[in-house]
Amino acid sequence: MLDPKLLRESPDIVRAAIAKKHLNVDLDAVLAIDAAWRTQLQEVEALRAKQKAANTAMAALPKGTPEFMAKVGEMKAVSGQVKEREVQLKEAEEKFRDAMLTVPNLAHASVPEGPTPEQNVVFSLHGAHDAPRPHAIPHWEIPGFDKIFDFARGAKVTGAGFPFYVADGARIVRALIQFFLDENVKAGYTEVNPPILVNAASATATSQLPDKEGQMYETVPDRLFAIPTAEVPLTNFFRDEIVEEAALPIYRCAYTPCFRREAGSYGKDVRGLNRLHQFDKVELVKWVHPTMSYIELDKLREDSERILRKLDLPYRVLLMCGGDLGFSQSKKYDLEVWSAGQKRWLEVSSCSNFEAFQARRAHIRYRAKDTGKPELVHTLNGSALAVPRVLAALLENNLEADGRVRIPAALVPYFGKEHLSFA
RNA sequence: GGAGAGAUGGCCGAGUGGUCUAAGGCGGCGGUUUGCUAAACCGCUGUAGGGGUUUAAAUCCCUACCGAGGGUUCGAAUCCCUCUCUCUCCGCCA
Repeated sequence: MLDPKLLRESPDIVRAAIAKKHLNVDLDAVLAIDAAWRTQLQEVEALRAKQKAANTAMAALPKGTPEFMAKVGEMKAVSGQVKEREVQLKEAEEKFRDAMLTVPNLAHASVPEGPTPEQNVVFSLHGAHDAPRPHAIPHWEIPGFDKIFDFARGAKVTGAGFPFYVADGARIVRALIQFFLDENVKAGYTEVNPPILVNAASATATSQLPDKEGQMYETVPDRLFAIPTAEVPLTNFFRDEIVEEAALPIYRCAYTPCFRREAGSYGKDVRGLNRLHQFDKVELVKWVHPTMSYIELDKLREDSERILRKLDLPYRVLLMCGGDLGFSQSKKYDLEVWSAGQKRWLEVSSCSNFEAFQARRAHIRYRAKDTGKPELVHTLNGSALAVPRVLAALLENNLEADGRVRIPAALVPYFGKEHLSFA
């Protein structure tokens, strides 16, 4: 959520920032709702002040005296009025809150202009993605692929997009998860193993609710949600809390399975390992001092990149333009790995700075040392990394003439051998 | 799942309808005293929203918050209902 005071005092700044994101928001309507709410608030508060004053006076009177009874009669009318106006105020407040939730976060000055993904800037390019790879084919066409990534049986047991990983398929997933976790811990992140079901309050704080409800699996009858990313439980760890300034920055990482209904996806995007309903991912989350969040964003991106380089995978970094930024992000980099068989880039990480936008909604603050007052932290997150797409790129880029896949040196200690077989 | 007991400020803890503006203590911050430290003494102490003043901040005024949400009442930390969580015992269980 954006700072309501910023909107009140500098609506033009907000207007310009929304234009940069190419979103359509009726700010005048939001401002009108805000003004109406504040007027009602003042009226109700004046009534309540009157009630409190009368209450103090009555406490000093002997009960049952004529003066006392007169007061009771008088305040009965006020009481009814307060109740009526409080109901209206509550409605106005909800309207105001809902209106504020339609206002997106502001794009940072360093975000490139542009309405569509075509204006994303290639920030950097690593590795020889155009090197000739004669054996490269889409990973789902590799002979034996179905044996160790068994989509058919997964569909029978659960549904499309829930594969079984078997033998070397299971082993490579486990190796990647552990490699990612170890690398992140080495980079200073504290490992966390969070709940993978969360309640509605948590899903709301990180903006999955109310709008993206249809993207999550929901349990009955407890109304718990299967997490679409570890960002949800990780970020909510400090929800409604005040941390000490000296504790910042806080770095956390977590491996979890992630669950996404992916309603509306189709075509080549969903072939093979490209897009699954259940997949494994290691996520990074940072809580930082507001003055540091852009430096921390670059460090976060670098932490994810380092892992791709250790795996010897060609990749590129995109700096997302205003129009391709999410609703709640101020700045975002995507890491895309080259998939030699499909001859396309696959997104394996998305590193974002939310500034105070997410922290305001989740009430995550730090106590400023000099003033002693609570201030909102800045939150950031990024993947390091998403397993299936890294795996897809690995299978396609490292496929050898004998039909096996060469395991990158850094991963061999985790996988336990130098080649993956489809037998 | 069953039975019982609980939830009050950073922490402990008193408070069973009206100066609660929540006692008292601990902790923390500031001060006095003081070779230093400690002790003693004095003062201060949470969060959120709104208003007013201001270049701005501080100060000031109002309101809300005693696990959450409803209700009763002129008036609720206190009475009633629902829910959540914690603890003890029983049951079940990897």
